[in-house]
Amino acid sequence: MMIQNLNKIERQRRIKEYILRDPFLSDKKLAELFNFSVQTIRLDRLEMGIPEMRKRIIKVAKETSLADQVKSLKRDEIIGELIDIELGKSGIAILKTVKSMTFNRTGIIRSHYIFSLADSLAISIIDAEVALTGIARLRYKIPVYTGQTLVAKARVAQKKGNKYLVSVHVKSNHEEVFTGKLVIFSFNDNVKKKEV
Amino acid sequence: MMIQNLNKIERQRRIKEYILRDPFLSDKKLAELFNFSVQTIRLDRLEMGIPEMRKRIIKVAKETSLADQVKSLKRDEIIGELIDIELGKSGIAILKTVKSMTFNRTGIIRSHYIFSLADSLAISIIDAEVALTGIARLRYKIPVYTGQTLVAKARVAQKKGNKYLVSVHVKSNHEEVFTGKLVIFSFNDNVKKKEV
DNA sequence: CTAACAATTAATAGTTACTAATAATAGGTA
DNA sequence: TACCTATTATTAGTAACTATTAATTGTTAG
Repeated sequence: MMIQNLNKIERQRRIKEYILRDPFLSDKKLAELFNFSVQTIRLDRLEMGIPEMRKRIIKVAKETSLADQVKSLKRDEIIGELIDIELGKSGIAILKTVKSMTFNRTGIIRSHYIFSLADSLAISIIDAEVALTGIARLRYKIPVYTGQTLVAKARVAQKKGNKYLVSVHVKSNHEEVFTGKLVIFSFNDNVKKKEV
Repeated sequence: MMIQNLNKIERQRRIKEYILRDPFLSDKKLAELFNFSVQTIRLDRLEMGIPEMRKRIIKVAKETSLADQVKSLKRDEIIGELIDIELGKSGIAILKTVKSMTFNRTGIIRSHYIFSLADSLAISIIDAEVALTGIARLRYKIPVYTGQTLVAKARVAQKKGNKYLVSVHVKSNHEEVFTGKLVIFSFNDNVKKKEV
């Protein structure tokens, strides 16, 4: 009896694991997998309080419908869209701001989204395998609200060896909302060798 | 017959719409909604090649299981996890870096993720309704690679009226990878009145 | 006017994946 | 031996279907 009990507990633990990994498993399939009768599987599910397959699927489906809205932006949506670029010289990128970029109540776009736009653009225009931001000076001039479209212009102001000074200006409706000066270092595929 | 045909086409169009908006609608519920028999709804579905409710739910569930992996980070993952905070004074946040935060080949974390961590933390510790970053000076000291866990510490270094100077230090394995000085302005719910 | 046709509804049998309840069986234990 | 646990089987009932055949209603063309 002790031995059987152990087997039972172990089986239930594994059933739970299996279902967690694949909620689409029916009792029949589980019964085949574990070589026990469907009834035993059902009893196990009941004892563990695991709902039937159809309800599990519905749960997954509903979660993801919701998650879709909550979950945040794709990379492109964070860093904006490159619309013009002259490697080593200048570039322009656009970012349409959306609600999920804001502070909850105010509707003001969080500063790091604007930085992401500026920084990504600055790095994009560097003509090298790898470009890393070293130093940055940022100035947020006026708040940006949801729905506003941001236009970022970046220009290489100076270059000394592998050190670039890039200035970025972000405007919304021809009004400057942000400026930044970034020092960016370029490398040609040697940095990545560093230990992880 | 022409009139019925129109009705039929129109009904099918609407059924399609309803199902698209809510894949959890059974034939029975649709029948009640449209005041037609279940059989009619079934015929409509067949003619339009729309699968039964259970299969639609499975499809949604599977899509989302996949999307879960592909779709990018939750907001929390971008800004890290707040683990300690003393309002108006200091705070600590942690960010586990993952592959999707890197430049494709190098495995180096993109700078704006580190800024996001620092900036969000700095704003979090300001004791006010609304806090906006005004000026920032950032220094990226050594590259961060996927998998490294970042610990950010922020401290209010100075306060003059609604103007805060916050310094943030980000470390990985006790090694400083980033420092930043942020000037943040606090407001008490008057900024949000600005026109959108 | 009626046969034909479309649209709709009804009826029937079968499927999957269950719930819920009861009963039967095997094996160990006190 | 009587009891208990674990397992399996059986039966009745459910939701949400598929697939098929048949009946009903209304219109319309010849």
